Amino acid sequence: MRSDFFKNVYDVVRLIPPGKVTSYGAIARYLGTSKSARVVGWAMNNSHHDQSIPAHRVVNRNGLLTGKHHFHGEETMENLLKEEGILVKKDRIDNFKEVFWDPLNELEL
DNA sequence: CCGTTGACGCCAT
DNA sequence: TATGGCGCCAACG
Repeated sequence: MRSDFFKNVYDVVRLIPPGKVTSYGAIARYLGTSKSARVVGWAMNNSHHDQSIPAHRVVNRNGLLTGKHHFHGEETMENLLKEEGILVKKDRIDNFKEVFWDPLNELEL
């Protein structure tokens, strides 16, 4: 098996459309393990080996860029998001509600 | 085998 | 609104 969970996480993240973001918790909930949001974060940490995974589009439930320090540079995540039209204000997504993409509402629709 | 840590989230105070 | 505690699960020493 080897963590189908991780595989599913990567799959969902890859489905996030440009200009949109989601949260670790939303992904966890979509996969049926709402209490394992931390594991989603761990999965992302191990996703560095795959360039096709837009990890910058995944933030915490407050729209805070908690994973910015794991990127190449301190501003990388922030810049990538801004490139897609997402407003970042002090490590936080200002228009979070507008750019939020919930797999529960978008994929199961 | 056990204790700690962590890109999280919910609840109580 | 801000803080702290707890649960959850995988990885590491």
